[in-house]
Order: sequence, then C-alpha cells, then structure tokens
Amino acid sequence: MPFDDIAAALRRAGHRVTPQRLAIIRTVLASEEHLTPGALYEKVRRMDPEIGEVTVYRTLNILSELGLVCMVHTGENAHSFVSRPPEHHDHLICSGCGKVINFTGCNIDALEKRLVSETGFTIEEHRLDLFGRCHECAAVTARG
Amino acid sequence: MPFDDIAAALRRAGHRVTPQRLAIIRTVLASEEHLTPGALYEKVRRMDPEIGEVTVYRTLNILSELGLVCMVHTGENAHSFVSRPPEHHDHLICSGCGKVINFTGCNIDALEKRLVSETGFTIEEHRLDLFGRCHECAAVTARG
DNA sequence: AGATAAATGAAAACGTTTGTCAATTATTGG
DNA sequence: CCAATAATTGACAAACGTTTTCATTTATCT
Ligand SMILES: [Zn+2]
Ligand SMILES: [Zn+2]
Ligand SMILES: [Zn+2]
Ligand SMILES: [Zn+2]
Repeated sequence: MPFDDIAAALRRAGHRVTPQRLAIIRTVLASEEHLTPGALYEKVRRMDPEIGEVTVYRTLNILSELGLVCMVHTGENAHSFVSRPPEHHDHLICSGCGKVINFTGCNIDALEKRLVSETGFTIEEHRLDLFGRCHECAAVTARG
Repeated sequence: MPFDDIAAALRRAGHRVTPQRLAIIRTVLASEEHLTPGALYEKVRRMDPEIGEVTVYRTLNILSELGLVCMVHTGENAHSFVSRPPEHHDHLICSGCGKVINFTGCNIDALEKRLVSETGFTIEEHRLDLFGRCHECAAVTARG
C-alpha cells in the first residue's frame, strides 16, 4: 500500500496526520522484514530522535485496526508489524537449515467458505506455514 | 493424547516426571478450552496449592516443544495452550475476543504435493491459523 | 539408602503493552 | 492568518507476561 494512500486513509478515518505518524509509516514501508514495536521504535528514532516509544505503539495499533499494516503473530513474546504486501503469500520452512521459501497460490478459498458457513466467522486473513526439509537437509538426515 | 502417553514421552525425552508436571498435564487434558499459562496456573492451584507459576511456564514450554500440547498464537498478548487432539486440526481465531475454534479437514494435500514437486522439500507438518471475527465481534464492529 | 543432576519456588530482572496527564499541535472555521 | 478546539504527544508509571537466578528440594539411578 503506497504512502499517500495510508496517510489519506488515516485522515479519512478521523485521525490526524502528524509528523510522528508519517515517520512511522515511512519506516514500516521501508522495511522488508517484520518488526516489533520496540525494533521499529529504534529505527524511527533515526528519523525523529524525539519520538516516544508509546507513540509507536499507539500508531501501530491504529494502522493495524484500519488494515493499513499487517500484524503478525510470530510465536515470540511480541507482535510484529509489516507493510501489507502486494500479493498474499505463505511460507515453506526448512527445519534443518532454516531456509524460507515464499509461495503463492495457497488456494484455501473453499476451506474459508466452508468455515464461514459453519461458524459464522468473518475471515480476514490467514497464516500458513509448512515445515519440512529441503533437498540438501533431507539428504543429510537419510545418511545420518 | 492420553495422560500416560504424555508422561511416558516426557520420561523418554530425558525429563523427570514430577507431581507438579502431572498436575499440569491433568489440568490441560481436563480443559476443553485454550488456556494461557496464567489461567492454567489458577486452575492447577486447586489441585496443588503450593505450585509455583514459574513451573507452569517451564512445563508448558517443554510439553509444547515435545509436541505433547498445542500452542496457539491468538493475537492476544499471551499464548494459549490446549491438549493435542488425536487427529490433526487447525485454528480459527477471533481477533476481537480471542476465541479459538478448532477445525479439521484443512485438506492441503494437493498443495503439499505441488510444493514437493516444485521445491524438492520433504514436508512434515504445517500450521494453519485463520484470523477473523466471530459473529458477536463482527456485530460490534459494524455498529461502531 | 546414597549419589547426582534435574526440578522447584521465591524473588527479581526483563521486555511488552497500557493508563494518566500536562503540554503541545493539527485541524477547522471565521 | 489567527484563534478555538480537541486530538495527539511524550514522560512517567503501572500492569502484564515471561525468563533468569539461585538456594533448596526431589526424582531417578546404582
Ligand atoms: Zn535445509
Ligand atoms: Zn495463504
Ligand atoms: Zn469474537
Ligand atoms: Zn491442517
């Protein structure tokens, strides 16, 4: 999602567009990786050394509630946030070497439809991680 | 997973089988819902009032690493744990109230086959979490 | 039963997240 | 542009969730 669209959506939702919020949005957009509020705070400080950590938390909550950034539950003790990617993808992770392969086309629409009708939930997103062993690591295991 | 199997697996992995751990396992097995370590601690205390909260944390980490219980990332600020049912299941999680619904039949075999042939990976397991809003929480959002 | 290393529980350290509040500031409208 | 207004900010502290530390206890093995 482009910078200007995020700022416009913020204003449209009745929030003010402050320099601090713009700095936070820029920093999220500039980073490819998922960042915790704390890590993001450290990065934003380089742009705006006076910014408070609390402002980062508050802004991320707003952006995430408006669907302007993506909140990821990693299993660590803190949430992570990342700019909303252009297209949806999931992960294939090697338990041996840690290699991560992104793939598209998870194709779970039928499953989502089934669950919507069975549970009454509104489904917004999902996270699918497949764990296994890459070719190299599988070979090592077989030998050992 | 039955009580005795969990205890045996614990011992097989080189861990000791203590009364505290048995109480924690019993409590997890007795509860249908996902519980945070804190909530679980309150329940276990009724069986063993002298148990320490730290022991609950440590035990849950061990059980979860050994795959004997299921750790759920709900989007709340704490993880939840639940007994692992005999058959594979995935999670549908409400971003509003944290409610978790288990479902079976994720049916991703075709996807796994495709990825195996495309990447050469051997796939061992997966984690699929769907996030959305339950009927009650969706109503609140629409009203607000 | 005795030796040994793992496990326990209390307290404290640590990181994350939220609440409070006076001071600042983006926005609105004249 | 200026003044009025209400949202936002940042410092501080409080509330959580989780891990570390360490002396004491205890499960396990011989
Ligand atoms: Zn590998
Ligand atoms: Zn997907
Ligand atoms: Zn709900
Ligand atoms: Zn599944």
